[in-house]
Amino acid sequence: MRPNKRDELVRKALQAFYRNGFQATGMDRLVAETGISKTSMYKYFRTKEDLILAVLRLRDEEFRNWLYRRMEDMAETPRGQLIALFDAIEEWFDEPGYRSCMFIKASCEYPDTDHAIHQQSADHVRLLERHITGLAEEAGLADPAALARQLLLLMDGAIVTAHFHTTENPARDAKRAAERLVTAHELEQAG
Amino acid sequence: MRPNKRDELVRKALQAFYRNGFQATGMDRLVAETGISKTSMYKYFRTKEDLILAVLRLRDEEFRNWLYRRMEDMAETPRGQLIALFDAIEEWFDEPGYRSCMFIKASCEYPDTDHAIHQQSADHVRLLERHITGLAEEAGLADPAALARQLLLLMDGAIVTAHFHTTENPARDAKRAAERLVTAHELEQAG
DNA sequence: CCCAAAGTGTACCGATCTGTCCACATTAAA
DNA sequence: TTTAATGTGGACAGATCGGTACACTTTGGG
Repeated sequence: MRPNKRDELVRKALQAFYRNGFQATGMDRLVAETGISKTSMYKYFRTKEDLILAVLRLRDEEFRNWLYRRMEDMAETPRGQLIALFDAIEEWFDEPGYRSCMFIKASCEYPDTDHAIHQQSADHVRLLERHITGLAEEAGLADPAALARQLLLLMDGAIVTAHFHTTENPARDAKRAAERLVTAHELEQAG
Repeated sequence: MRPNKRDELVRKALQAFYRNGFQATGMDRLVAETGISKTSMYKYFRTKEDLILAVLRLRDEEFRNWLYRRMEDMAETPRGQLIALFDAIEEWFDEPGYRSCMFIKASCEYPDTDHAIHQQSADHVRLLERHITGLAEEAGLADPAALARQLLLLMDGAIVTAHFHTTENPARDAKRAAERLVTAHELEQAG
C-alpha cells in the first residue's frame, strides 16, 4: 500500500469536495476525477465519511500552515500579525476558485453538532482561536481571549460575505474593524 | 387549488430543509413529513429547486420581519436598534432548534454563485445590509455604509460560530465589538 | 342522479447513491 | 518457472434520488 496513491486521493478529493460540496460529490465522480478505482478508495477508507474526515484533516493542516506563515511573513510583531490576518484572507478571497471555508461548508452540510464531521470542523475553529488568542496575549492586549473571539467573528463574517459576493471587499472592511478593536484593547491596557 | 395546502407544504419543507439540509432532504421524505402527496407537490412546484426558492422567499420574509420588529421592540433610537440587532440574534441562537442561517447554508450547498438559489440567498443579505445601512444613516453615524457592512460581518460571524458551538456566547462578543464600532463612528461624526 | 373537472395517492421510471464482489495484473520469493 | 500475496478496476447490489403516469376520489352544476 503505497501512501502516494492515498495522499493523491485525499488531495484530489479535497478539490472536488471544495468545489462542488460533500453530498453533491459522489464516489463515482471521484473515481472519474482522480483515476483511482473505487476498490482502492474503499481499501484506504472504510466509508465516504472517513474519506471526508481525512480530507478535513489535510485541509486543516495546510490551511493553518499557510495562514500562520503568511501572517508571519507580513508582520513581525504579534499585533501586526493580528491585523495581517485580514490581509492574508483578502489574498485567499482573491484566488480564482475561492468558495468559502471548507469547515463552514462542512458544518452546513452536516448540521448535527454530534456528527463527527461537524465536530472535526469545530476543532479547526478552536485551533484557530487558540492561535489568535496567543498572539493577542503576546501583544499584551487587554482581554486577549475576548479580542480573539471578536476578530474571529470578523474573519468568519468576511469569509461568508466574500462567498455571497454581495460587497466589494469584505476583507478590507473586516481589517478596518479589526484595527479599531485592537486599538481599543490597547487603550484599555494602557489605562 | 387551495393555497392553504401549498403554504403548508412550503412551511413544513422549510423546517425539514432547515433541520437536515437541502440535498439531504429528499422529496420522498417531504412526502412522509408533510403528509402531502408527491403529485400535489409537483403540481405546485415544477422542480425541487422551485420549491427551495419558494422556501427561501418565505424564510426571507419571515426572518427579516421578525428581526426588524424585534430590534424595534428592544430600542427606540436607530443607534439603539443597531446594537439591539445582537440581542435579537442572541435570542435566535438560544432557540432549541437553532442550526445557523438558512441562506448561508444554501450558499454552501449551492456554491456556484450563478445558481439561482445562491443568488436569491445573496439577495437576502443585500436586503439586510440595506436596512442596517438605513439605520446607520438615521443615527447620523459616519460612513454608514461601511459601518453597516462591518456590523453584518459580526452578525454573520456570530451566526456560524453559534452553529459551531465553539464559544459560549458569540452574540455577546459581537455586541461588544459592535458597540465599539458604533462608538468609533460617533466620534468621527463629532470630530 | 349524471357528468365534467380538479385534486389526490400509489406505483413506477431511469439515474445515481454508497458500498461489495470477483476476476485479473503485478510482484517477489522459492 | 511456480506460487503466494498484494493491489487493481469494472461490474454489480440494494437503496434512494428527482420526477412522471395513471387510476381513483371528491366536488359542484344541471
